[in-house]
This record gives sequence, C-alpha cells and structure tokens, in this order.
Amino acid sequence: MLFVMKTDSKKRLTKEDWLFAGFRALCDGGPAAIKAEAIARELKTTKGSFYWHFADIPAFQREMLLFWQIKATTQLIEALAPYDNNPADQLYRLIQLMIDLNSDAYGGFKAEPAIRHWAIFLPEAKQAIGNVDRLRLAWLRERFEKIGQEKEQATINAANFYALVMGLEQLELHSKASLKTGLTSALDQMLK
Amino acid sequence: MLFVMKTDSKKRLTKEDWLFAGFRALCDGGPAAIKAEAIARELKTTKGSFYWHFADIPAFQREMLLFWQIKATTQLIEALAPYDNNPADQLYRLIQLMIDLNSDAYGGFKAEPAIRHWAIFLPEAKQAIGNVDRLRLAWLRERFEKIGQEKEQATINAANFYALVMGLEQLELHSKASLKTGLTSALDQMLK
DNA sequence: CCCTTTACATACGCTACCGTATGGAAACAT
DNA sequence: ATGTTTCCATACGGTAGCGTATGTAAAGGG
Repeated sequence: MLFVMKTDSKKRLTKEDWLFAGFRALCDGGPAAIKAEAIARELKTTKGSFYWHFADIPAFQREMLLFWQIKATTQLIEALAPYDNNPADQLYRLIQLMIDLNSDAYGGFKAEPAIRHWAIFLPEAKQAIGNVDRLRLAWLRERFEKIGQEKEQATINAANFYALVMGLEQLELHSKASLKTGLTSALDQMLK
Repeated sequence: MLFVMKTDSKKRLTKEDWLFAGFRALCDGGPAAIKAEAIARELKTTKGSFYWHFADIPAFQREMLLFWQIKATTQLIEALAPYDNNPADQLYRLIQLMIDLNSDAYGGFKAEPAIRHWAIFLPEAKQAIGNVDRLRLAWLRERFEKIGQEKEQATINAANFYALVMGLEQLELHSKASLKTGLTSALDQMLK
C-alpha cells in the first residue's frame, strides 16, 4: 500500500502530525483551541506524546508559525516562477492561485485567516504575518515595476492589490466567480 | 463636575459599563479574554455583578454583538447623510472617516478587526458581521450607481472598495498618510 | 537477544474559570 | 423610618487545562 492513511494505522506520531493537528484545531476552533489535551484526544493519544515532542504550548505555537511561514512564502512565489518573463500574466495567474488555495490548501486546511486573526493578540504570530506580508508585497511591487510603473505607483498598487485579496477573502460574500471578476476588474484598473 | 471619569468614582455599574469593558478585553486579549471574573477584576468588582446583569457568558457576548452592530451600521451612514447630494464626495469623505475611526473610535477602542475575526469561530458574531457588511455594501453600491455606473460595475466596485478598506486595515503596514493615498488612488481608478 | 533510546500512558497537584446560592449593603419609594 | 427593590460580595462545587513525574512499551543497534 503506497498511499496510507495519515490519521490512522500509525502507532507513533511525528512532530508534523502534531503540527497539522494544531492547524486543524486553529482553523475550526480558533487560537483558543490550541490545547495539548484536546488535540491529543483528536489524535487518539495522550498529552504525554505532546510534551515529549514539545516543551510547552508556546513552543508548539512557535513551531506552528515557523512551519506556516515557510509554506506561505515559498508556495506562491515558486508556483509563479516559471512565468517570470511575463509579470502581468503572473498577476492574473496569481488570482486563480489564490482562489484555489483559499478553498483547500496546505493538505486540507486554509490557515491564513485564522493565523492573521491570531496575529492580533499573539506577538509571535504578528511577526510571522509581518514577515510574510513584506515578502509578498515586495514580490508584487516588483511585478508592477517590471510592467513599467513608477516606484510609487507600483508600491500603492501592490499594497492595494494585496489588501484587496485579504479583504475579499474574509468578506465571504463571494462565490469563486464573483471573487475572480472582482479581482480581475481591480487589476485591470491598476494596469490602466 | 460635568465630565466625570467613567471608570472611577462610581459605585454601581450599568450593563454598558460591562459591555465597554468587554470590548476592551476583546480588543487586547482576543475573544478568549471575554471572561466574567477577569473583566470583573478589571472593573474592580466581582462576578456577582456580572451575573446580575447577564445570564451567562453567551448572553453577554450576544449583547456585545448587538451593541456593536447598531453602532457600526448607523455611525458612518449618519455622518455622511448631510452630503447625500454628492455621492462622489461622500466616498472621498468616507476615506477620512474610516481613518479617524480606525485610530480611536467607540470611546477608545477599535473593535472591528477583533470582531471580524471573532466571527470566524462564533456563529453569532458571523451573523452580526454579515448584517453590517450587507448594509454597508448596499450603501456603497448606491453611491456608485448614483454616480452613473452600471449596476454590475457598481456592485464590483463597492465590494472591492470595501474589501480594500478591510484589507488595508489589518495589514498594519500603513501610516495614516499612505493609507489615504492608497485608498484615494483606488477610488480614482474606480471612478475612471 | 539484550539494552539503550525513543515515544507514549497515567497519575498528580495546581490554577483559572464557570455558574449557583445566599447574604447583605445601598438606593429608592412611600 | 421602614420596607422594597436593586445591585454587589462571598463562598461553594464542578470542570478543564497546564506542566511534571514517573512508569512502561516499542524500535533499533550491537
């Protein structure tokens, strides 16, 4: 059997198993749901395992954030690297990517809104989000500049485009279709 | 003495006192900080008071959401009603209003981001946010239509403008100045 | 096959919060 | 003043989570 179940038929757990379970908890219960005993029950084990893999809850949270941070920065940028010679195309492709990612990413959970929320109150999370945002914004700004915009306008458009995606993501009054038309419309306006 | 302190020199508390304290707790500790005993300490009283004014925590949360919902819907719309004959002007004025509101609103706390993220996990909050969003979006769409845009484009622009504000609000990489130039730039593009 | 390392189970004391019960003080009416 | 209502304090039992300590089973090297 090549494709084994992730949750079942495995006696010993890895750190990653715990981290994934942590993201699941975060996503459907919020930051307050990141609790050793509760997640242990979900994994059908005990917190003995948790305290073996992690020193304590804060350490666990730090590992979660680090894990996410890496994924969140490399993922999109790598996926769009092949089209690096056509920046405008990259931006339009990005829209579709965000939409797909938003519905089902990271092996079954979309963590970004939850983490962004988490960041309001946990300084560690705030820093993680900050890093990710800066990196993505720099990438976006680069595209707008490559297209030929002045630095100032490119910066504004990058921030606006990014903020728009973040905003639409949480409004949740979007069908996938209307989300795409909205973003496309905005991007059209930005590219004059 | 006309302007007395809100927090001090008052022996008996009102429901509103508790609600305000609840918002303060929400804003700097997150939804998990909405706890009867903790807030009671903050108010230098005991939870006896809490359980006299409110049945339990969920009831308290519902009252918080109701309170906020009313403020959040009436506040901006009323403030802009005087300029109802010039929709474009209203939109540009709205930008300044949002900026001011974002820095210090509702008597010292800016609750919206916290509530918006609260909404991810608490259905009651989700509904409150939904109501507010719908009402604001309808108002925005009306402006764009009055300016002369087709219904479809007006709907898109309303959603995009609103989402942009929400997104920029949480990016927190904005000075007040850059926030204004960003929003103004986007609005310029939307009004062709 | 034994023995060390790795991974988990169980039990414990501790703290923080919930919601209830009940007593009592302060404000108000008459 | 006295009774009533309004508001708060205190004490209680219960639950849930944290982190520690210690026992124990499963892998893997020699």
